[in-house]
Amino acid sequence: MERETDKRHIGSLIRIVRKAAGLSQMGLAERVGISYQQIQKYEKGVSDISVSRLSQIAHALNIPLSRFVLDEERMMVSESVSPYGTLSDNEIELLSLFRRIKDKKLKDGFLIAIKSIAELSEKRDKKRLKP
Amino acid sequence: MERETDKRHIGSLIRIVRKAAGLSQMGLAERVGISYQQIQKYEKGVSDISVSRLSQIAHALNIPLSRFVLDEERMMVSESVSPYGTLSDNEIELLSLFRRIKDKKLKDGFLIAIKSIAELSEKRDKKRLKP
DNA sequence: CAAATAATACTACTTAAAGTTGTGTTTGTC
DNA sequence: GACAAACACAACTTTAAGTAGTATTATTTG
Repeated sequence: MERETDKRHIGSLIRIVRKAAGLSQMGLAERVGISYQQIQKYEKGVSDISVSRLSQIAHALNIPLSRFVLDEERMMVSESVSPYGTLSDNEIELLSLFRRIKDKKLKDGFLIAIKSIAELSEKRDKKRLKP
Repeated sequence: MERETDKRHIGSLIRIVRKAAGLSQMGLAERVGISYQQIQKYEKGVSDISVSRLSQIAHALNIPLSRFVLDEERMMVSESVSPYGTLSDNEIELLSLFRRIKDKKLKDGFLIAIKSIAELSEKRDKKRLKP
């Protein structure tokens, strides 16, 4: 049974969540209180992660510790439990960029803008279908 | 915040489950492949436990790894399990709008746009801090 | 109920790996 | 093309995981 918990999987999870939070390795490292090189080792799967450390990381990323473990356990089995399903690279980037904007008004304005664009592009798609 | 994941809690949990399984420290140690003194340290909360080790122990005790962690953070039900943290209303809307755009080029262009905006707004935030 | 033995506890030591520091590479901005 | 930020990789240092050895506390059982 080669199975056992794979550190590389947890590592890549850390990376994804970190990026989604719009944080650099250094940013996360600061919050946790260790060197960013160590974060790197976690993400690459070089270093083993202790539960307490993982807890600190989860804390710094504002997610429950169980997310790492649960995801680890089901490993591909029941995919996408959330209403949003799995996020693509595009969407992850979108989200992380959106989160970097601190100004509330700017955020709202942005939503209005994308709404218009979405509607417009939909209208165009329809036209193309039946001329 | 003195909180963080307490190793002593996980430790006592290990002990409870072990006893429930009718195993001695030595018995468990054998299954895991380490000395029983080390199991002792885990149970007493002396040593930190790595995620992979905890996974091995859970395996040896025939219980899911999540049992330790979930009990640890016993709180709200783990709703919305995606590796991206909890999404706010704003972000959900953003995502659903983004997904309505089918044109690949339009999507990419949009990302570029929001990137500029994010960077710009960050720069502005910095200026405001130290004029 | 003492002697044998299993099970757990505590201490001191060794060693593996967590964690750091330093430097190189890539990427993006002015 | 200079500059800075974010990341990658190596070599070195230090912490604590893991071991071994001994003492103490339950359980048997003859």
